[in-house]
Amino acid sequence: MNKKQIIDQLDRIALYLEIRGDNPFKIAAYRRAGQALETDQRSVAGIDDFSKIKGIGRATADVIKDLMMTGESSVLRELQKEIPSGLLELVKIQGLGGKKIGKLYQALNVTDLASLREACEGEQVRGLPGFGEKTEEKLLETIKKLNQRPEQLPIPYMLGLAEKIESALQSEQTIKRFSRAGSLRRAKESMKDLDFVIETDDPENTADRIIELLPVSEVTGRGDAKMTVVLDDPYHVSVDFRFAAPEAYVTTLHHFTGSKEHNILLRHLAKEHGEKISEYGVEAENKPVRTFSTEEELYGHFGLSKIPPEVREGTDEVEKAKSGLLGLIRLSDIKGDLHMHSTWSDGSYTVQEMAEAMRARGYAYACLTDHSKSLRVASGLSEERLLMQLKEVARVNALYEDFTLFSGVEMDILPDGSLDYSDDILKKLDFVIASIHFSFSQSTDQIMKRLESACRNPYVRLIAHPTGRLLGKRSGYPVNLDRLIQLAKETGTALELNSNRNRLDLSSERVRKAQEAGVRIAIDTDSHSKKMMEDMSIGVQTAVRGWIRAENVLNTMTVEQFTTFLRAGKKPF
DNA sequence: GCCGTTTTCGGCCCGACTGTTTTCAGTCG
Repeated sequence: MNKKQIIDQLDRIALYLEIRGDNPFKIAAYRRAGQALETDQRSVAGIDDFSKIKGIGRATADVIKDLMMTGESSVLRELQKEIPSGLLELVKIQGLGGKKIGKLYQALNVTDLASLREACEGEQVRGLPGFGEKTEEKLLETIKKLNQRPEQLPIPYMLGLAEKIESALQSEQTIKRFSRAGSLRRAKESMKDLDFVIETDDPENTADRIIELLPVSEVTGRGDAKMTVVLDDPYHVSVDFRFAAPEAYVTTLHHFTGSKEHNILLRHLAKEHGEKISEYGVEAENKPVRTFSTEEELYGHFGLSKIPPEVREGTDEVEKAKSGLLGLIRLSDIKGDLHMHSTWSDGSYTVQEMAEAMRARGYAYACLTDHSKSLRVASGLSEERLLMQLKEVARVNALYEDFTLFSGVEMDILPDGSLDYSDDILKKLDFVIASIHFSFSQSTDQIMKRLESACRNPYVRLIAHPTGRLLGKRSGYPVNLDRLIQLAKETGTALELNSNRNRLDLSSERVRKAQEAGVRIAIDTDSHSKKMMEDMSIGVQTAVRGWIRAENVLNTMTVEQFTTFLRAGKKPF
């Protein structure tokens, strides 16, 4: 069994124990053991004594060993004998946890979704202690809605919704400031719902206004401090709004950003200081609550440098922040964008318009990289048109003293591994990107042959969107990532983190691997319009999630450094 | 079940909200 499977089984054990009504701390111990395993960077095969990991003791170490060796565990087997496995899926239902599921099983012999539905329809549930008529109705409704929407929605979809919500919140007078929180602020690839923290003196009124401003189909929760609504959209997305008084804004934002596991790490740390941390501030016995005006201050209070939201996953970020997190990339480190298209191929704006928009963003340089001839659907450039475009790039470049437009191309790697232009053409360009746009269904061997041929070409400086995935739509072509990273390092070819919200390719996990191997990264937007340039921020956020340092990113170079880098030609990193 | 620079026993992260209750358990994040 691999690590992920083992962690899943530990969670299963915890859930069984919860349904059985076991000691909550024992249940938490199994979950913690799973988290400890996840945090450990090693693969399970590389760990010889699991009980040496903090959070894993003798008992859970034995379970892990059994699972790893035999794929089974006596603990799990015993629980399975006792408790029907169909009960496990019931936790997906909002409002049902282990204890209530246990009651339903014991009192009504509910064993799965179907029998729960029957019990609700037969009005048997309402008679149970702790349950009532309303609960029964809600359960039935939720069961019917189940499977109508995926559990997790991809970030491109949720970003779009968030932007609409933000423009509504911006117009609202009673809101002083607000921020994304939760998974979106941490830039997770997919998420269950959206979270916002709002500063207001008048939560009651603000909540009313939000309901008016947004297409709300249902208010599913409302109190003094928070409100949960379901949006009238195809996936019935749920949005949490948390209201904060001015002084508690930062601690509330921190709390609501999570992750839950990160918050637990911080509470432990506070406890070590003899303090208590919550969304309202930091508190010591007999002392007034301490609040903060920035997250830097909040982390500083515990002797940590600010931990960016993107890495607050409850792994080892607090340990790392004790010695500082210097060098993690920030949006302001980006000096240029190396991947964009114009009307010469499938872009929406002229070369000059794109250059001006890049310059207006404060970049020192950008690189024009239209498509190559084989990509007919995108009006790829013939050799003649590519050479003509060089003149246009020179003309536009001459317009600015404080901005450089480099010439380039996004060249297709053809199915047989050959490249779309000859070296004679490529050597006339400043920056050559290679990428795969068709024949995705080839075998890994064939795909890798294509990528290898591109890496080994002396003019190809970057592999764009290395896996070809589209979030929530397609998984891309079959890449052997370890091999690609090795090739990139060997040949001095950079790998892209394509910032387009639909791609985010490489992913944070993969880009992290590339950095660890010593491969250079470029964070590009692949813009086909001015609007798309804004996705640089989500690209950088993804990089932060992958712990990428600015020094390893090509487009953090100054224009002088980048020019020198280009002139020096390819050499191994 | 796990853990210990006071501890091998007795703790274990914090608060909002809901629906059930007459003061709180369960769930959620």
